[in-house]
Amino acid sequence: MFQLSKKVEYALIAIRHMVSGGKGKIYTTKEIADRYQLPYELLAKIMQKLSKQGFITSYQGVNGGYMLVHNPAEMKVADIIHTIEGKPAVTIVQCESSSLEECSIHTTCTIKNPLIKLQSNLNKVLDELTVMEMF
Amino acid sequence: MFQLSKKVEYALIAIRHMVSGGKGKIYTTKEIADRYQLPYELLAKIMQKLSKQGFITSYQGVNGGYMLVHNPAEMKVADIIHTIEGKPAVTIVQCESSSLEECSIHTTCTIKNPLIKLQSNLNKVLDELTVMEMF
DNA sequence: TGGATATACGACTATTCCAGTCCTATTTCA
DNA sequence: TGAAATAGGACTGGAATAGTCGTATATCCA
Repeated sequence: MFQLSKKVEYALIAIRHMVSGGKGKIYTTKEIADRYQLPYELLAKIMQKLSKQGFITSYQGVNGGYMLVHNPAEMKVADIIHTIEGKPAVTIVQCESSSLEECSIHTTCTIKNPLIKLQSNLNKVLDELTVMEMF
Repeated sequence: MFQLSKKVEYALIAIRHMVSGGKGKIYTTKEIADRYQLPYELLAKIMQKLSKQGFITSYQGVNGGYMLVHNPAEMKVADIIHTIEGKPAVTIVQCESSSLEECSIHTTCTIKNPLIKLQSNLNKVLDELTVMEMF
């Protein structure tokens, strides 16, 4: 139920790798995929997303790769999840996401409002965890 | 990523319904399914699981149904999830579950240990939430 | 005692999501 | 100009989820 997807795992592994190697260094996707035996194409897409979102900067062409932008303490795991998954890390109730109309049982659903508190509690835990803590 | 399954949603709706109606009353699956427009057969299986686990007691035959056993404050949402899903609510890292051998990248995986703490934090949040809080 | 109503439960189907792959384009350097 | 890198869309296979179907069993009561 509450489990990280492979994509997020790979993203965390990659970022952690880049952090541990120093901030000014450029890393290629291939290098990281080889090092941790991750599927190259999948990792490539993950790196693209991280880059688009500004966690890392990309350099194309020969000798290109990715470079870390932020300090570990500035990268929240919640934001990384959001970036990779394309939606907030925690959306506890399925009908929560959007307008009430989209939930077929919204008129009779009794659990939505009470669970909002759970959602915010989970969010708090994820917001407090930065890449810094992963060492 | 962190979202309740339909089954768990239905379980919570059903339990909340039974709580709000009083403890000594018997409710049928059909009654609850109709009230909240939930698929009957699916809800039936959920009720069976809740019954097997002792959250509710079942009465077969005519005039049968289910009756609440515990007080709202005694029912942890985490336990309900575990019952319905058949596994702990939080298993944050996929390779975490069992012996290290089963994780293909365990020798190089750098994120597992740091995330154990996240797991316990999430567990704490879920353990503190009882059905009582859902009102 | 038989029919109606309820739970019990296994098997099956459909759909959605996830992980991974494939292919092509673009950028950059030497 | 060719090699090495990112960029990104399209596709596939498999697993998990949601939902359905069929049958057995228990119980009540007319």
